[in-house]
Formats: sequence, structure tokens, C-alpha cells
Amino acid sequence: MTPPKRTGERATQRAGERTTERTGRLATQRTTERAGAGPAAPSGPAAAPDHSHELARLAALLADRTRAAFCLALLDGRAWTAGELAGYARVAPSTASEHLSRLVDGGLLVERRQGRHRYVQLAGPRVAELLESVTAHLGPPAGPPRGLRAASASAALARGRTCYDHLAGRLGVTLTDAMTARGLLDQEGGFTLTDAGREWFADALAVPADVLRGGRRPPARGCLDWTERRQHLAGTAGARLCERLLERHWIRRIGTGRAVRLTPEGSTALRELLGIDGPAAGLV
Amino acid sequence: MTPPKRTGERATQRAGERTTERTGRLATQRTTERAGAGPAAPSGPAAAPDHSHELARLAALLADRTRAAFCLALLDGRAWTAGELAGYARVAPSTASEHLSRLVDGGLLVERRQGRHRYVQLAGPRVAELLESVTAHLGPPAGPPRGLRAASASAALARGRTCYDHLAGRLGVTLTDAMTARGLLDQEGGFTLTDAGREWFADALAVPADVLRGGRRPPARGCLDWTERRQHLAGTAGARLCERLLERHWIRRIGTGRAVRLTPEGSTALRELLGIDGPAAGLV
DNA sequence: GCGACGTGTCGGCGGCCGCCGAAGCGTCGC
DNA sequence: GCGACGCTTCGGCGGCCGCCGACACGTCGC
Repeated sequence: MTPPKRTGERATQRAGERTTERTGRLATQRTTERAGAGPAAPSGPAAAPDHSHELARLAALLADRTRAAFCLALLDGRAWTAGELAGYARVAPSTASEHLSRLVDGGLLVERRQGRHRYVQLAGPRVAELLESVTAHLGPPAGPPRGLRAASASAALARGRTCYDHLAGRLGVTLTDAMTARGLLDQEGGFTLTDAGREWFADALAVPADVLRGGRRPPARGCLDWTERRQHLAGTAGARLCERLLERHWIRRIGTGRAVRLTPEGSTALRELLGIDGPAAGLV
Repeated sequence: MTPPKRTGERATQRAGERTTERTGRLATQRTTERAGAGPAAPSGPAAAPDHSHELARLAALLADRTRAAFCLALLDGRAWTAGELAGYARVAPSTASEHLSRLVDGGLLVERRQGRHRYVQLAGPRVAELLESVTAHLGPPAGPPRGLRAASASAALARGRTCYDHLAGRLGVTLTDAMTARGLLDQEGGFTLTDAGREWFADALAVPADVLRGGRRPPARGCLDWTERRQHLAGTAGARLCERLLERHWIRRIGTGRAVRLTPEGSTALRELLGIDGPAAGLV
């Protein structure tokens, strides 16, 4: 019953983890044989590909509070500099630098050097979805009451904000509800754009139907909102919607944060397009 | 620029992590203030609830290769004993015991004591979905070629297997495709059961429509298949489908593993119900 | 009742990890 | 060009973690 010694093996594994090249991919590393591969595995063939190593490697990237804070901050979809993130998470610049290198190596982040700045960003929608789905499994958000001035800022965030590349907050949920009520979106047994929805995107937003159809990324997807506790539209459709609204200045970013506000023009437009009463819905 | 000392704070955090009571919930722990809460945060209001601590805590559960292997093994949906898992992952029983305690405390697993055995199981569909969504973001499975005898076992797994509580492998994908072709399932812009699909579940499988509608769990959901690289039906509908097929002996488990095979009766039934040609689809 | 067995607890060991400050390097602004 | 600035590298420190073996405890089979 005593398992074979494998201290040495484990040691080389660990070493392997550290010397990862900066490929910036989530791809498989060299695999050291272990689980279910030998005669000692009692429960029959564990022939599923052994993902345990890669899973642990990926999870380890998020298993540190500072790195987790970085990733959550980057969930706003924008690029941050290393220094901003260091200040945000209250760690020394050197510490932040090391963490960022690990996250880039691990494929969660991409970086762009620009002058003396290092801009870093989530590596793509898939990473954003990954983070969302993991955070969705966490308990309810920490605490309802916080500082005083933070309250007004969080009120703005609750009204509307970006969530990676789509819209969240009351704005996101209201849009989603309005689209559902008008038969553009179907939430019955999933999160699907209807035929009418595709037409609406083409007519009202000039987003052709084929843009919403193809590729690996789901056209429509629900994303759980932590202030509203409701789903809002994500996926390609959610991203295009947010994009168009910003382009047309129907919404505008507040300062440098992720909060957005509905402009007067936007209020009019949304009333015409979706029958949304901005003030009544608490969007302004 | 130099951040405030917080060695002591960090130390108590860590201590807090270790002394977690055995509540077995994913819930929020006490939160120690940090990211974005103070004046040093440069990038405006980071008023999003600070999930970084809980995210790191959750990720840390999966950040160890042994624990990751446990979780992936348990993804077959069945209950394993502590000893089985120890043998599977090639660690000492004492080590496995400690890991299991952490996973139970962390809310990923539930345990059932039965005589001198400790049966352990994934805590629920939500945990299974979490693991699926994370593993889906890993690179492609480790290596195509493996040992010799493992090949036949993995061929059986490729034909059909359970994935937590629903069906995967060629069987899962074939069923999903057939349902889609018959208009029971809509994959156009998500993964939705159509009205016809709900009727079919009621008529053909005696699963009433309200069972497929309610609750937190999505009625239909896509689950990425690592052998087929395609999505197959998961969610409540997927679970009921698998359940019924087992009940009616249309499929049967092979040995104690997660592999399943199509029975002759099942082959007939699936041809009648969905027009599936078992042999031609490589299911037998 | 008495061993075999599965599991939990404890102490200890080696290793990795996260953190920092100091120093170095390239870039930008003047 | 020269200093300020953003970032990175390096060494070092403290702490946690994963692993094991030894031992204790409860259960099961005979």
C-alpha cells in the first residue's frame, strides 16, 4: 500500500514549472507520468487524458491573492500598466512584475510594451469567460456596506459598467430584459439569439448576422451579474452591442474606471429601439 | 510608491486559511481589507466587491496536482473511497486524507462515512460545471499515443462514457447531433431545448417539461468533449437523458469505470427514437 | 475477542513561494 | 545629455505546503 518514493520526480516537476518559457500559451507542458498510469491504480482504466498537471498549473496562477486581484481588475477588459496594478493590489512594483510574468507565461494575460510602460490585458474572451465562470461559483460578494465615498462610486458601477467586453450592471440587465421581452433573446432553456434578434442586430445596430454566427465564441451567452444577481447578455452579441453603444455615444465611460453612464442621446435611442425608460429603470 | 508593510496581515490571512472550519461551503470567509480599498489605489474606484481572496482560496484547492487529480477522477460523478483515490494518485493514505479534508472544507466535495470507509463525491452539478469549464480552457489533451492495453480501454471511453451526470464521448455527441437534426435542440446561438425538444422528453422519455424548466441549473447546456472536440448535451436535460437510458438498460456501465456501452435494446431504441444507426456511428 | 484494514492525527523535513529592497536598464521629458 | 521614471533582476527572508512514516482509533470479519 505504501506508494513508491517519488520525491525526486516531484522535485523535477516543480523545477519544470518554474522554468516555463515565455510562450504565453495555455498549452500542455511536458507531462510526467503519474495518476492512473501504473499498475497501482485500483479503479480500472483511468484512460482519460491526465489533465491534472495542467489543471493544477492553471489553478496555481489564480491561487495567489495578488494574482487573483490582478485578473479580476483586468476583467474590465482594458489594458493596465504594471505600475497601476501594483498600486491597486498594494504590492511593490518588483512583486507585481514577477506576478505579471507568471500570468503572461501561463497564457492568461498578454502584454504590450510601449515605451517604458508594460501594458497588460486579458488574453482574450476565453480567459474572461474562464474567470467569470470561476467567480460565479464563489459565494455572494463580500460585504454590502463599505466606506462612504466608495458608496457613490459603487452606485455608478451598479448603474452600468463594462464586464470585459460587454455591459453589466443595471444597464446590462435592463437591456437583456428588454431584448427578451421583445422576443430578440430567448432565455427559456439557455441563452439564445432568436431570428428576430439577429434581424434586430442587423437593422438597428448594423451588425450583420454572420458576425453573430460563426467561430468558437458563442453568439449569445449569459453572464452572471454580481450586483444584480441576474444574467446579462455576453458573448459576441454582447460585445458588439457594447461596442456600438460606445461608438454612437449612447453610453460613455466615466473617468478611467469601468463604470459607464447613459447619455441623453442614448436614453432617447434606447427608448425608441427597445422601449427602455432610462430614468424609470434607474439608469441615470 | 513603497507600499505599506503588511507582513503581519498576510500572516493572519494565511493562518485564517488553515483554520477553516469544516463547514464545507464555498462561502465567503472573513475578508481582510486590501485591493482597491485605500487611497493608494491609483486607478479610480475599484468598487467591485473584492473577490480576490475567495478566488485565490478556491483556486488554491485545485492548484495542487494531487487534489486536481482527485477532482478530475471524481468528475465521473461516482463516489470514491479515500483509499481508492490515494492509490489512483499514488500518494500515501495519510496524504490523501489531508487533501480530502481540504477539498471537503472548501466545498468542492461532500463526504459520506460508511463503516470504515470514507466515500467522497463532487458536491454537486455546479462543481462539476466549474471543473468542466476550467478544464475546457486547458490545452488539448496530453498525448495521443499511449500504452498498448490502455488503448483498448480508451477506445471504449471514446465510444461512450459518463461526464459527471450526463453522456459524453461519441455516444454523447451523436445523441446531441441527432437531437439537433430533429429540431429538438437548438445550437444556433447557444444551447437551447426547443418546444419540440420538451415534448420529446415528455413523450419519449417520460420526463415532464417542468422538470426541465426550473431552478438554478440550466435546462440545456453544452459541455465540451475532450475526445470529440465537440459539444454534447449537459444540464438538467443531459442528466435526465443519461438517467433514463441507464434505467431502461439502453446503455450499461462497463465494469467499474466511467465507460458505458450501448446495448442491443438501446441500439434499437435509439434508431426508433432518433434515427441513430449505432454501428455506423461507431457506437458498438 | 482478536487481528486485518481503512482512515485520521501528528511531527518533521524539504522545497517552493510570495514578499521586499537594492541595484540596473531602457525610455521619456526637458 | 541628464535626471526622473517605469520596470526588471537578484538576493534574501519568512512562511506555508505537500509529502511521508509512525501511531492511534474505529470498523469489519472470523
